[in-house]
Amino acid sequence: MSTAPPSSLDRLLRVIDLFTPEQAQWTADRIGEVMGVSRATQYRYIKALMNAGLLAPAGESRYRLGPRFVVLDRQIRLSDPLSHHGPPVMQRACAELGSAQLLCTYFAEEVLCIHQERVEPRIRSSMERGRPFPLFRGSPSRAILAWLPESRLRNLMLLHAHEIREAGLGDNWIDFRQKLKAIRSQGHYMGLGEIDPELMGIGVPILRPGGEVEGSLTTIMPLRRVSDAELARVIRVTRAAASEIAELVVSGE
Amino acid sequence: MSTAPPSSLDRLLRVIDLFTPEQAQWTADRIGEVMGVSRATQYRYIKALMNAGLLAPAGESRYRLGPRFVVLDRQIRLSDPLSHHGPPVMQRACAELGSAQLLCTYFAEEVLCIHQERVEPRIRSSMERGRPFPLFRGSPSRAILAWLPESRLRNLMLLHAHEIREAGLGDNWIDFRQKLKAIRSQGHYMGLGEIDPELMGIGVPILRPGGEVEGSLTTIMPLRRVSDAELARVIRVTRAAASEIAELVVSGE
DNA sequence: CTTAAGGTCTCTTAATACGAGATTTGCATC
DNA sequence: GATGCAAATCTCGTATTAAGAGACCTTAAG
Repeated sequence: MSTAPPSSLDRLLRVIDLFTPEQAQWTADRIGEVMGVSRATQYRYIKALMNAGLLAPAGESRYRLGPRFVVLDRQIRLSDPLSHHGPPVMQRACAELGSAQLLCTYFAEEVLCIHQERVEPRIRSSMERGRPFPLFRGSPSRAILAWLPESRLRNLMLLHAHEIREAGLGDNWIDFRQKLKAIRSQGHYMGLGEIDPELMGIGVPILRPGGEVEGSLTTIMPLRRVSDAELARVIRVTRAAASEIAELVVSGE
Repeated sequence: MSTAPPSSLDRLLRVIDLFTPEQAQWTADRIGEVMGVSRATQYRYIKALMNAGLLAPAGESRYRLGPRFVVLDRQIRLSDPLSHHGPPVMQRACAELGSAQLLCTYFAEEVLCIHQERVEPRIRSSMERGRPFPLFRGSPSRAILAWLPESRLRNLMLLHAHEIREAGLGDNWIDFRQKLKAIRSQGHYMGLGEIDPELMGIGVPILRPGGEVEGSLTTIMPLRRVSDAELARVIRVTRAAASEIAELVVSGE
């Protein structure tokens, strides 16, 4: 199975990849250099991306990501059922629990935070909307993983055996499946310090009537001893919120 | 001056335009149909955009905007100096004034809301980050417009004479320039119900040392009679916040 | 005026994006 | 497990066009 050479379309879009938090601005020449295209082409790409609003001039003949990303993130916020129905429910749940919550989705092989409610200063800006999570670590991800259909899981095992192993989710397919099944029969996943060493999370899936995972809802608390009764309460409230969100999503279709 | 025909790069990126709040999901065939390309090509485009994370499957063989927009909006939030330094300053200013504020930029011929502080339920979700504003209406826009360099303004007059007229900003270049000059010498712009009929806004520019506009900061209040003293206070605090943001932005470079 | 750098344009050619249609994949249903 | 269906991918020849080379504007600085 040989990989096809990147087309001009792919190359164009790969320009976007250059823009990272560490390197948020690029000159035209650097773009052309790194992409390995001629001056004429580098400007063709830049112009096309600017027309689409994906790139914007940043002064001093530099370029940065364009306003379209900001606008379309809002559009997604408005039209995506989860982003739309989640926050109000989470707001109530967080008020009841006195803690923070994360709403996440599984989106093209990665788990993404969609909304964070009740920002404590400590957590703020680390787990905001738009932050990607490792697929195999942390309550938000595992609460999704464990409910994915078998076919998807098999693919993941084939492609990411190493990461699955590193994350302690099993050395082989049987093992992996078994571990996820255990989570599934619990109905939730509790992770201790998996992402932030000072935090713990209780994640539950958001399920459609057919059993399909839409995403996960995770309650986050400072890592400490928690009484069984308190834990049970957190789980109960989180589950209730998740199924309320699921209902809203389904009924709003 | 004839316009060049759209290249395949342009066509590819124009697929993104199809996705609007009203029509947030598209089937592959509809995309091909509307774009006027063959089945093979429609899937080529879709695949390229999915690889880049700009499109994602939405179930039932439909597609929607991809996670990349969410991720990159966050990246912009983290790396754009205004988005980064604005919020903390605004938080303090809003606490002092007991009202809401908007932070906006001028970005490729449009004014965009970058951050909203102190969400009152009434305002919420109407003026969030990512919402574009009309260029010639409303305090946020005018507080930017009035400080743009003459060359830019002349271009705007040439391209948007009609909208400028409709917005009451003058029938001709002399008039337009004069009106903006009046705003500029005030140092702020007060708009009454220009965007939302129940709200008023006091907008001030965020200026770099050289006098270049970075954006605007607008304090928003319910539309009502306001005493001169109170108004003066709002203007003072808003201005102070704007120049504090400007300083932070400049010093952080 | 000259120089330099950012950005655009022209032209030719080699590369490749395109369409038509066959083929495979995924997923229900029997 | 076989069957049927639609979604998605692949194959291939050709016409289109994207790419490169280098000239040419444009703006700002010396």
